[in-house]
Amino acid sequence: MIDLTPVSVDVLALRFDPDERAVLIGVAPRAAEPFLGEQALPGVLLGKGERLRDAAVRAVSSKLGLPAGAVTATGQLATFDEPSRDPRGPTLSIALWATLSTGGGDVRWSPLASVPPLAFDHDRIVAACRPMLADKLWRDVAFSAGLMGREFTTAQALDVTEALTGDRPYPANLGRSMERLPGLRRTAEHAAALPKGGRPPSMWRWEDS
Amino acid sequence: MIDLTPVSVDVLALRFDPDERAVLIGVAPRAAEPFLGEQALPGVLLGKGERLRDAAVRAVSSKLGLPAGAVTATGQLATFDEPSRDPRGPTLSIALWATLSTGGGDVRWSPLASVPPLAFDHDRIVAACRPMLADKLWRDVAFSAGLMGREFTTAQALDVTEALTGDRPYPANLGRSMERLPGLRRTAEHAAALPKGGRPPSMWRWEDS
DNA sequence: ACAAAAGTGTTACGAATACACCCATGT
DNA sequence: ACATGGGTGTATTCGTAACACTTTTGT
Repeated sequence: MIDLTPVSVDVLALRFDPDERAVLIGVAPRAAEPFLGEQALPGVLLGKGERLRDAAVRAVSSKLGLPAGAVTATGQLATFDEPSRDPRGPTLSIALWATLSTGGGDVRWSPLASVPPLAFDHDRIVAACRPMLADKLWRDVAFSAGLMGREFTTAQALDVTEALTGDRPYPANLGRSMERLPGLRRTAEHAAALPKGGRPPSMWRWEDS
Repeated sequence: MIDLTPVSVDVLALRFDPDERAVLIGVAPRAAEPFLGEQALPGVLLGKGERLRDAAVRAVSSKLGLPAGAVTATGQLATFDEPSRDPRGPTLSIALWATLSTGGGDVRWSPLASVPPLAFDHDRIVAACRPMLADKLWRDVAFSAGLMGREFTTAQALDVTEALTGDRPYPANLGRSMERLPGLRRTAEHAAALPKGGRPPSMWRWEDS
């Protein structure tokens, strides 16, 4: 019988903050050795028979202190298998994304653009997964809907796109991209204008289904 | 201490057969219960500290009877976590692709278009991974080079594309696509014409680097 | 000569991008 | 009125697909 490799599920827990106009990733200081006190992605050991999504939710609630219901969607990113990534011994890390609806919790919410140094190989994981996340926006419906919430404005969509891809599209072009997304509809109402004035952006809503 | 989930690495072992003009996937009958005697993807339990690539090579050599050197490249596809996928109990399956240079072995080489019924949820794994493989062709250099070999003809590239994507591109257009691939060069020589006659196709070679 | 199959050049189409201009709001 | 910023319409660009025509082989 071969010794089994422990599997940890490490979560890129993402949230869009409309006030800060930024996409934030949730990290928390480690409560145990190794790397005690250092910031890390929320992660748990995968239990026997546990689904990856359930483990991701468990990581978010136990490590970030958020209710399970705050997780709006999850999905796979990649698996990291460097044997030396954990000083306690070889551990597989399966990286998932999770989108969250609420802030708060015992969490440091860090803008994606400026993630602090993290424990283990989590810096490397974030760096490797960033382009995958940018690729999912406005392509993976579950990810986009989970991140934006049920209803949002064009202005917010612009902010999120800029946060994930690095540059800000023309509002007109982004609107046309979103119109091609299945399940997303431009509503009749308009949002209130931004503090600085300007034309109020139109609103978008995911069809309930 | 939580019970650990065993991790198996299941391999989509691919080979291009220029004579059959088909992309073949290697499957072998299971040597033990459960599903004794039924065809299955080559897979092994991941050892402690073992890299995914090494486990994939081990699966190919132990289950398909091919030398380790026959594996030209490997890569990740996706992870399957249904707890009931193995009747012995919950097991995680990480699916990898591997490209092979040689045939033979104790293997049933099955055309990708007509894979026989497989043990476990391997049918589902193959179905889910097929589009990912098609997507990698002429985009993922390691995959394309591993599958085609160091040197190949336009005619073979057409055959492989048809096998993976389902339709045959115009030779001219495929040539232009390949010219855009980094590391791939059209050589001066020409191959011998095909049995039925016709203009001999030009040859392509990956730059050694 | 004819058939078969690859290659060349060109055209057509569509998605993504860019931008000039219009509209709605706050100050 | 003016500044701010989203929306509309349109032009441009680029990658892909399509196809007529040419080239090179076998029979």
